[in-house]
Amino acid sequence: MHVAAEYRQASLYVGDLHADVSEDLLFKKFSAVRPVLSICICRDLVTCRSLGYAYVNFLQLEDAQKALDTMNFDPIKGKSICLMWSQRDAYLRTSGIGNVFIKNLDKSIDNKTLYEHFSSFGKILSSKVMSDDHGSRCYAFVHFQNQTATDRAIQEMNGALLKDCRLFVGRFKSHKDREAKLQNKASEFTNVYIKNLGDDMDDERLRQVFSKYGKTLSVKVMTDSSGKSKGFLSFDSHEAAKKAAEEMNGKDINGQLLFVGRAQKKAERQAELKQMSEQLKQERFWQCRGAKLYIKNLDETTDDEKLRREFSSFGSISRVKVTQEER
DNA sequence: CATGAGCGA
Repeated sequence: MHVAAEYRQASLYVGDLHADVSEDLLFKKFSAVRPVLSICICRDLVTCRSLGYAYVNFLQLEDAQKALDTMNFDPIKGKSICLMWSQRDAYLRTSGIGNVFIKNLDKSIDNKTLYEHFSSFGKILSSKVMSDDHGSRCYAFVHFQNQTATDRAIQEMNGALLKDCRLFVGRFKSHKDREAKLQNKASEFTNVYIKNLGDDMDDERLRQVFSKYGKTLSVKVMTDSSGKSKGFLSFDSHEAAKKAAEEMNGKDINGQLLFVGRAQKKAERQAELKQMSEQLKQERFWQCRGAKLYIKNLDETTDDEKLRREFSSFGSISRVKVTQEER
Protein backbone atom coordinates (compact mmCIF):
# COMPACT_ATOMS: atom_id res chain seq x y z
CA MET A 1 0.00 0.00 0.00
CA HIS A 2 1.27 3.45 -0.82
CA VAL A 3 1.49 5.98 1.96
CA ALA A 4 1.96 9.59 0.98
CA ALA A 5 5.15 11.28 2.07
CA GLU A 6 3.48 13.61 4.54
CA TYR A 7 2.23 10.67 6.61
CA ARG A 8 5.42 8.70 6.61
CA GLN A 9 6.77 10.12 9.81
CA ALA A 10 3.63 9.08 11.67
CA SER A 11 4.65 5.44 11.26
CA LEU A 12 5.34 3.05 14.06
CA TYR A 13 7.27 -0.16 13.74
CA VAL A 14 5.67 -3.02 15.64
CA GLY A 15 8.02 -5.86 16.51
CA ASP A 16 7.83 -9.15 18.41
CA LEU A 17 4.45 -9.93 16.84
CA HIS A 18 2.90 -13.33 17.30
CA ALA A 19 2.85 -15.04 13.89
CA ASP A 20 -0.94 -15.39 13.96
CA VAL A 21 -1.68 -11.70 14.42
CA SER A 22 -3.68 -10.41 11.45
CA GLU A 23 -3.97 -6.93 9.93
CA ASP A 24 -7.55 -6.91 11.11
CA LEU A 25 -6.61 -7.59 14.72
CA LEU A 26 -3.88 -4.94 14.67
CA PHE A 27 -6.26 -2.42 13.15
CA LYS A 28 -8.86 -3.06 15.85
CA LYS A 29 -6.28 -2.78 18.59
CA PHE A 30 -4.67 0.46 17.40
CA SER A 31 -7.69 2.28 16.08
CA ALA A 32 -9.30 1.85 19.48
CA VAL A 33 -6.77 4.41 20.69
CA ARG A 34 -6.23 6.73 17.70
CA PRO A 35 -7.36 6.78 14.06
CA VAL A 36 -5.20 4.54 11.91
CA LEU A 37 -4.43 5.30 8.27
CA SER A 38 -3.09 1.90 7.32
CA ILE A 39 -1.50 -1.27 8.61
CA CYS A 40 1.01 -3.50 6.96
CA ILE A 41 2.18 -6.80 8.38
CA CYS A 42 5.34 -7.86 6.60
CA ARG A 43 5.08 -11.32 5.18
CA ASP A 44 7.23 -13.84 3.40
CA LEU A 45 6.60 -13.36 -0.32
CA VAL A 46 6.25 -17.06 -0.99
CA THR A 47 4.60 -18.50 2.09
CA CYS A 48 2.77 -15.35 3.20
CA ARG A 49 3.71 -16.15 6.77
CA SER A 50 4.10 -13.14 9.03
CA LEU A 51 7.70 -12.05 9.52
CA GLY A 52 6.78 -10.97 13.03
CA TYR A 53 6.75 -7.24 12.43
CA ALA A 54 4.42 -4.64 11.04
CA TYR A 55 3.94 -0.94 10.38
CA VAL A 56 1.09 1.05 11.76
CA ASN A 57 0.64 4.34 9.93
CA PHE A 58 -1.27 7.17 11.56
CA LEU A 59 -2.53 10.41 10.10
CA GLN A 60 -1.05 12.56 12.83
CA LEU A 61 2.26 12.46 14.59
CA GLU A 62 0.47 12.97 17.92
CA ASP A 63 -1.59 9.85 17.27
CA ALA A 64 1.51 7.76 16.73
CA GLN A 65 3.05 9.29 19.84
CA LYS A 66 -0.03 8.46 21.86
CA ALA A 67 0.04 4.85 20.70
CA LEU A 68 3.75 4.62 21.48
CA ASP A 69 3.21 6.05 24.96
CA THR A 70 0.26 3.87 25.91
CA MET A 71 0.49 0.61 23.97
CA ASN A 72 4.13 -0.39 24.07
CA PHE A 73 4.60 -3.92 25.47
CA ASP A 74 0.87 -4.64 25.36
CA PRO A 75 0.36 -8.36 24.76
CA ILE A 76 -1.37 -9.51 21.59
CA LYS A 77 -2.16 -13.20 21.44
CA GLY A 78 -0.10 -13.56 24.59
CA LYS A 79 3.03 -11.92 23.23
CA SER A 80 4.27 -8.47 24.22
CA ILE A 81 4.58 -6.22 21.21
CA CYS A 82 7.52 -3.91 20.88
CA LEU A 83 6.78 -0.43 19.56
CA MET A 84 9.31 1.92 18.00
CA TRP A 85 9.34 4.79 15.59
CA SER A 86 9.90 3.48 12.10
CA GLN A 87 13.60 4.00 11.50
CA ARG A 88 14.79 2.87 8.10
CA ASP A 89 18.38 3.81 8.73
CA ALA A 90 19.90 0.51 9.81
CA TYR A 91 23.01 2.16 11.23
CA LEU A 92 20.99 4.17 13.71
CA ARG A 93 19.22 1.02 14.84
CA THR A 94 22.13 -1.34 15.20
CA SER A 95 25.37 0.57 15.65
CA GLY A 96 25.07 0.00 19.39
CA ILE A 97 25.58 3.69 20.21
CA GLY A 98 23.48 4.59 23.22
CA ASN A 99 22.65 0.98 23.96
CA VAL A 100 22.79 -0.01 27.61
CA PHE A 101 22.91 -3.44 29.22
CA ILE A 102 21.30 -4.04 32.61
CA LYS A 103 21.61 -7.13 34.76
CA ASN A 104 20.60 -8.35 38.18
CA LEU A 105 17.07 -7.06 37.75
CA ASP A 106 14.46 -8.15 40.21
CA LYS A 107 12.26 -10.85 38.71
CA SER A 108 9.21 -8.62 39.11
CA ILE A 109 10.58 -5.80 36.94
CA ASP A 110 8.70 -5.94 33.65
CA ASN A 111 9.07 -4.03 30.38
CA LYS A 112 6.85 -1.15 31.42
CA THR A 113 8.50 -0.70 34.80
CA LEU A 114 11.95 -0.74 33.25
CA TYR A 115 10.90 1.74 30.60
CA GLU A 116 9.42 4.10 33.17
CA HIS A 117 12.53 3.99 35.31
CA PHE A 118 14.99 4.59 32.53
CA SER A 119 13.03 7.11 30.50
CA SER A 120 13.89 9.65 33.19
CA PHE A 121 17.41 9.79 31.73
CA GLY A 122 16.39 10.62 28.19
CA LYS A 123 14.52 9.49 25.13
CA ILE A 124 14.42 5.73 24.67
CA LEU A 125 14.42 4.25 21.17
CA SER A 126 13.73 0.74 22.39
CA SER A 127 13.99 -1.37 25.50
CA LYS A 128 13.39 -4.93 26.49
CA VAL A 129 13.51 -7.14 29.54
CA MET A 130 14.69 -10.53 28.32
CA SER A 131 12.33 -13.31 29.29
CA ASP A 132 11.46 -16.96 28.74
CA ASP A 133 8.62 -19.28 29.76
CA HIS A 134 9.52 -18.76 33.40
CA GLY A 135 9.27 -14.98 33.16
CA SER A 136 12.02 -12.39 33.36
CA ARG A 137 15.56 -13.56 32.86
CA CYS A 138 16.59 -10.62 35.02
CA TYR A 139 18.56 -8.73 32.42
CA ALA A 140 17.56 -6.11 29.90
CA PHE A 141 18.55 -3.60 27.26
CA VAL A 142 17.70 0.05 26.94
CA HIS A 143 18.65 1.85 23.75
CA PHE A 144 18.80 5.61 24.29
CA GLN A 145 18.63 8.15 21.53
CA ASN A 146 21.71 10.02 22.66
CA GLN A 147 24.93 9.49 24.51
CA THR A 148 24.24 11.93 27.35
CA ALA A 149 21.19 9.93 28.37
CA THR A 150 23.27 6.75 28.23
CA ASP A 151 26.01 8.22 30.40
CA ARG A 152 23.55 9.53 32.94
CA ALA A 153 21.71 6.22 33.15
CA ILE A 154 24.95 4.36 33.79
CA GLN A 155 26.21 6.98 36.20
CA GLU A 156 23.06 6.96 38.28
CA MET A 157 21.80 3.41 38.00
CA ASN A 158 24.91 1.25 38.02
CA GLY A 159 25.13 -0.14 41.54
CA ALA A 160 21.79 1.38 42.50
CA LEU A 161 19.11 -0.63 44.24
CA LEU A 162 15.92 -1.44 42.40
CA LYS A 163 13.47 -3.55 44.40
CA ASP A 164 16.28 -4.81 46.65
CA CYS A 165 18.45 -5.86 43.72
CA ARG A 166 21.72 -4.06 43.11
CA LEU A 167 21.79 -3.35 39.39
CA PHE A 168 24.63 -3.60 37.00
CA VAL A 169 24.22 -1.00 34.28
CA GLY A 170 26.85 -0.60 31.59
CA ARG A 171 27.33 0.03 27.92
CA PHE A 172 26.11 -2.74 25.70
CA LYS A 173 28.86 -4.93 24.33
CA SER A 174 28.48 -6.96 21.18
CA HIS A 175 29.21 -10.65 21.18
CA LYS A 176 32.52 -9.94 19.53
CA ASP A 177 33.60 -7.35 22.11
CA ARG A 178 32.62 -9.67 24.90
CA GLU A 179 34.44 -12.61 23.42
CA ALA A 180 37.63 -10.59 23.13
CA LYS A 181 37.39 -9.56 26.76
CA LEU A 182 36.74 -13.08 27.94
CA GLN A 183 39.68 -14.35 25.93
CA ASN A 184 41.81 -11.76 27.57
CA LYS A 185 40.63 -12.78 30.98
CA ALA A 186 41.13 -16.45 30.20
CA SER A 187 44.71 -15.81 29.18
CA GLU A 188 45.38 -14.40 32.65
CA PHE A 189 43.84 -17.26 34.55
CA THR A 190 44.57 -17.80 38.23
CA ASN A 191 42.39 -20.89 38.71
CA VAL A 192 43.65 -24.31 37.68
CA TYR A 193 41.82 -27.56 37.16
CA ILE A 194 43.56 -30.80 38.11
CA LYS A 195 42.55 -34.26 36.95
CA ASN A 196 43.87 -37.78 37.59
CA LEU A 197 44.85 -37.05 41.15
CA GLY A 198 44.90 -40.61 42.40
CA ASP A 199 43.05 -41.99 45.39
CA ASP A 200 44.80 -40.59 48.39
CA MET A 201 44.49 -36.89 47.73
CA ASP A 202 42.79 -34.35 49.92
CA ASP A 203 42.62 -30.56 50.03
CA GLU A 204 45.58 -30.16 52.34
CA ARG A 205 47.89 -32.51 50.43
CA LEU A 206 47.00 -30.88 47.13
CA ARG A 207 47.77 -27.49 48.58
CA GLN A 208 51.16 -28.76 49.74
CA VAL A 209 52.02 -30.18 46.32
CA PHE A 210 51.22 -26.91 44.56
CA SER A 211 52.29 -24.39 47.18
CA LYS A 212 55.77 -24.11 45.71
CA TYR A 213 54.31 -22.20 42.74
CA GLY A 214 52.79 -19.46 44.80
CA LYS A 215 50.21 -18.55 47.40
CA THR A 216 47.04 -20.60 47.07
CA LEU A 217 43.76 -18.89 47.83
CA SER A 218 41.52 -21.93 47.75
CA VAL A 219 41.77 -25.64 47.16
CA LYS A 220 39.01 -28.14 46.55
CA VAL A 221 39.36 -31.86 45.85
CA MET A 222 36.27 -33.67 44.61
CA THR A 223 35.40 -37.23 43.71
CA ASP A 224 33.14 -37.85 40.77
CA SER A 225 30.53 -40.61 40.47
CA SER A 226 33.03 -43.12 39.08
CA GLY A 227 35.37 -42.56 42.02
CA LYS A 228 37.94 -40.49 40.18
CA SER A 229 39.22 -37.44 41.97
CA LYS A 230 39.74 -34.02 40.51
CA GLY A 231 40.40 -30.64 41.98
CA PHE A 232 40.31 -26.90 41.62
CA LEU A 233 42.98 -24.65 42.98
CA SER A 234 43.22 -20.88 42.83
CA PHE A 235 46.43 -18.90 43.08
CA ASP A 236 46.87 -15.26 43.97
CA SER A 237 48.69 -14.57 40.71
CA HIS A 238 48.51 -15.59 37.08
CA GLU A 239 52.26 -16.30 37.04
CA ALA A 240 51.90 -18.91 39.77
CA ALA A 241 48.94 -20.58 38.07
CA LYS A 242 50.70 -20.59 34.73
CA LYS A 243 53.88 -22.07 36.17
CA ALA A 244 51.92 -24.73 38.04
CA ALA A 245 50.15 -25.76 34.85
CA GLU A 246 53.32 -25.78 32.79
CA GLU A 247 55.35 -27.82 35.23
CA MET A 248 52.75 -30.19 36.64
CA ASN A 249 50.72 -31.02 33.57
CA GLY A 250 51.52 -34.45 32.22
CA LYS A 251 53.54 -35.45 35.29
CA ASP A 252 53.54 -39.15 36.00
CA ILE A 253 52.10 -39.86 39.42
CA ASN A 254 52.03 -43.56 40.31
CA GLY A 255 51.65 -44.45 36.65
CA GLN A 256 48.90 -41.88 36.08
CA LEU A 257 49.42 -38.76 33.99
CA LEU A 258 48.34 -35.70 35.89
CA PHE A 259 46.30 -33.11 34.02
CA VAL A 260 46.74 -29.53 35.11
CA GLY A 261 45.28 -26.69 33.08
CA ARG A 262 43.30 -23.49 33.19
CA ALA A 263 40.01 -24.01 34.99
CA GLN A 264 37.10 -23.31 32.68
CA LYS A 265 33.69 -22.09 33.60
CA LYS A 266 31.01 -24.71 33.36
CA ALA A 267 29.38 -23.04 30.34
CA GLU A 268 32.72 -22.77 28.58
CA ARG A 269 33.54 -26.43 29.21
CA GLN A 270 30.11 -27.51 28.03
CA ALA A 271 30.47 -25.43 24.89
CA GLU A 272 33.83 -27.06 24.23
CA LEU A 273 32.45 -30.57 24.72
CA LYS A 274 29.56 -29.77 22.45
CA GLN A 275 31.85 -28.48 19.75
CA MET A 276 34.05 -31.56 20.04
CA SER A 277 31.10 -33.89 19.75
CA GLU A 278 29.81 -31.99 16.76
CA GLN A 279 33.14 -32.20 15.03
CA LEU A 280 33.25 -35.93 15.68
CA LYS A 281 29.77 -36.28 14.26
CA GLN A 282 30.81 -34.32 11.21
CA GLU A 283 33.87 -36.55 10.70
CA ARG A 284 31.79 -39.69 10.99
CA PHE A 285 29.32 -38.27 8.54
CA TRP A 286 32.01 -37.76 5.94
CA GLN A 287 33.50 -41.16 6.71
CA CYS A 288 30.13 -42.76 6.03
CA ARG A 289 29.66 -40.68 2.95
CA GLY A 290 33.01 -41.91 1.76
CA ALA A 291 34.02 -38.50 0.50
CA LYS A 292 37.05 -39.94 -1.16
CA LEU A 293 39.24 -38.07 -3.59
CA TYR A 294 41.48 -39.78 -6.07
CA ILE A 295 44.58 -37.79 -6.93
CA LYS A 296 46.96 -38.72 -9.67
CA ASN A 297 50.17 -37.40 -11.18
CA LEU A 298 51.81 -37.00 -7.79
CA ASP A 299 55.54 -36.58 -7.86
CA GLU A 300 57.71 -39.17 -6.15
CA THR A 301 58.48 -37.09 -3.09
CA THR A 302 54.84 -36.88 -2.06
CA ASP A 303 54.10 -39.22 0.80
CA ASP A 304 51.05 -39.64 3.07
CA GLU A 305 52.11 -36.88 5.41
CA LYS A 306 52.83 -34.32 2.72
CA LEU A 307 49.55 -34.99 0.97
CA ARG A 308 47.67 -34.67 4.24
CA ARG A 309 49.33 -31.33 4.92
CA GLU A 310 48.44 -30.04 1.49
CA PHE A 311 44.76 -30.88 1.94
CA SER A 312 44.35 -30.18 5.64
CA SER A 313 43.04 -26.65 5.16
CA PHE A 314 39.91 -27.95 3.42
CA GLY A 315 38.57 -29.92 6.37
CA SER A 316 39.30 -32.84 8.62
CA ILE A 317 40.82 -35.82 6.87
CA SER A 318 40.13 -39.34 8.03
CA ARG A 319 42.61 -41.26 5.91
CA VAL A 320 45.38 -40.56 3.42
CA LYS A 321 47.16 -43.22 1.40
CA VAL A 322 49.75 -42.63 -1.31
CA THR A 323 50.30 -45.75 -3.39
CA GLN A 324 53.66 -46.36 -4.94
CA GLU A 325 53.72 -47.51 -8.54
CA GLU A 326 55.65 -50.71 -9.30
CA ARG A 327 58.75 -50.15 -11.35
C1' DC B 1 25.30 -15.79 35.82
C1' DA B 2 23.26 -12.55 32.09
C1' DT B 3 25.45 -8.27 26.54
C1' DG B 4 18.97 -8.27 21.47
C1' DA B 5 16.99 -7.39 17.33
C1' DG B 6 14.32 -4.83 14.34
C1' DC B 7 12.22 -1.68 9.21
C1' DG B 8 7.33 -1.82 3.81
C1' DA B 9 4.39 -0.33 -0.08
